[in-house]
Amino acid sequence: MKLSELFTKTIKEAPKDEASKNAQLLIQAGFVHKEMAGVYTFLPLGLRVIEKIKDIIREELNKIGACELKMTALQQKNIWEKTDRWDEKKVDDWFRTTLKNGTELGLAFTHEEPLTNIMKNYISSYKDLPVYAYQFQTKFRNELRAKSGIMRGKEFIMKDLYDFSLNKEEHDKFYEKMKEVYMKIFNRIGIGDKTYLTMSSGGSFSKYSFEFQTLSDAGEDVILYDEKKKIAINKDDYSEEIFTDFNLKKEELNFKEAKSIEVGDIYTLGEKYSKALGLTYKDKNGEEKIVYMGSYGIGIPRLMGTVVEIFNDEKGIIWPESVAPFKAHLLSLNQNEKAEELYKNLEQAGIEVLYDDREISAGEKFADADLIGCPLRLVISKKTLKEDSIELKKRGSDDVEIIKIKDLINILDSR
RNA sequence: CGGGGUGUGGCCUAGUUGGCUAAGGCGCAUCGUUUGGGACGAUGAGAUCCCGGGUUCGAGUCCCGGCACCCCGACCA
Repeated sequence: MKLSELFTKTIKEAPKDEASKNAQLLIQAGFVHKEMAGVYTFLPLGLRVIEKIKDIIREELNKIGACELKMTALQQKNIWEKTDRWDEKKVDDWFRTTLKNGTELGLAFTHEEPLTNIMKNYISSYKDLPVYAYQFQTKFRNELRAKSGIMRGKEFIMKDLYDFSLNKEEHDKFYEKMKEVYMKIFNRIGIGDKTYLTMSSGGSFSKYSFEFQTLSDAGEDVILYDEKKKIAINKDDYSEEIFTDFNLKKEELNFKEAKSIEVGDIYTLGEKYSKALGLTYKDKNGEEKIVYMGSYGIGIPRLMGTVVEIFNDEKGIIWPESVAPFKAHLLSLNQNEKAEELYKNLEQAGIEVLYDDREISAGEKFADADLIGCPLRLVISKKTLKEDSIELKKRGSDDVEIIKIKDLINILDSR
């Protein structure tokens, strides 16, 4: 993409109505636009990051046999009444609306009920199970207070996966597998070493559940974690009982306490929704059984915000390559003819490059490249062209390499 | 939802006990100089001072009501 064609611009000063680092940097660099408190538009650069994150998740989920679908945000009241989650006293963060004829609708804050209801059409035999279905969908949550920039919005994209299993055993196996898949995802996104599988209370359906917590001062949670053993407990749920229940020896653990961001969670739902909505199957003996469920969530913008919180410096964002909007940022210092040619060659070679072809000063180009934060910076100038070369610098490092243009594509491919 | 704070061109800010045509920086436009770390000079465009009401000869400034945004807390399938 050429910067001259990108309509967004960077701004020098952080907007005054944002206190969190992630929103400040993302707005300054032109990745997001704030519509209102807790509601953000993803601009072209931001959308690219969102899509990168989604692709990683999609790849890992497809590998374990999950199927992607996309449900609706508009929800009928009657489905939610069946599980007693329509009542505002039970779930107070509904956004509601009405049809012209007065019918009440809700804007989904989660999708257990409608998906369970859909599955009634397709699950009737043990042969139909298990089913693993997921989507990337907008959730609406009427939070009393938005905070933490893009990390806790009133409207946000969530990856939510649901497992429909024969029984608890089959669900448990999948649940364990998902723990690994989630860690794989967080590793690929670059935050794995700071992310802990964290024990917490199970919400309404089971005694315990697990969260994935990423260490960061920007977090809203506090966890106790053992760095070496990679074991963590949410401070809110810390109890003597938890040690017994998980068969842990307290004296063998070396806990530190730190703030953290909940980047994912996995829940056992059991039969709660399937029972309420009548999702059953016939087993081998023709007996009717209730489907056993679990749900697995990752907030995509929150994950993006977490990456920004962790990877930045005084100059801007430092994207891990896996989620960077572009692999390389090409700056032309008054050498647009050569730069254009190089840009085309890089694109043809399948290298994602953001090309700064604007007629502005070198300083501004450098500053923008640092702020936007692509992993590799390529500079082409009179100086480098004298040696048929280009300058290559990694964002976040001070080392500069001079590379022959003819070798560039091979070198970029190998990094 | 409780407490605290803020609201002035696209962005960041100044604006005194109420007083003249609302000021500066960034950004934008034009011209010239500059050209590897947000360059410089000149000229110019751009503002229902959050909204509504009130007090006053006169309101960005004071009073009342509302809205939005930020922070702390509570809340967070």
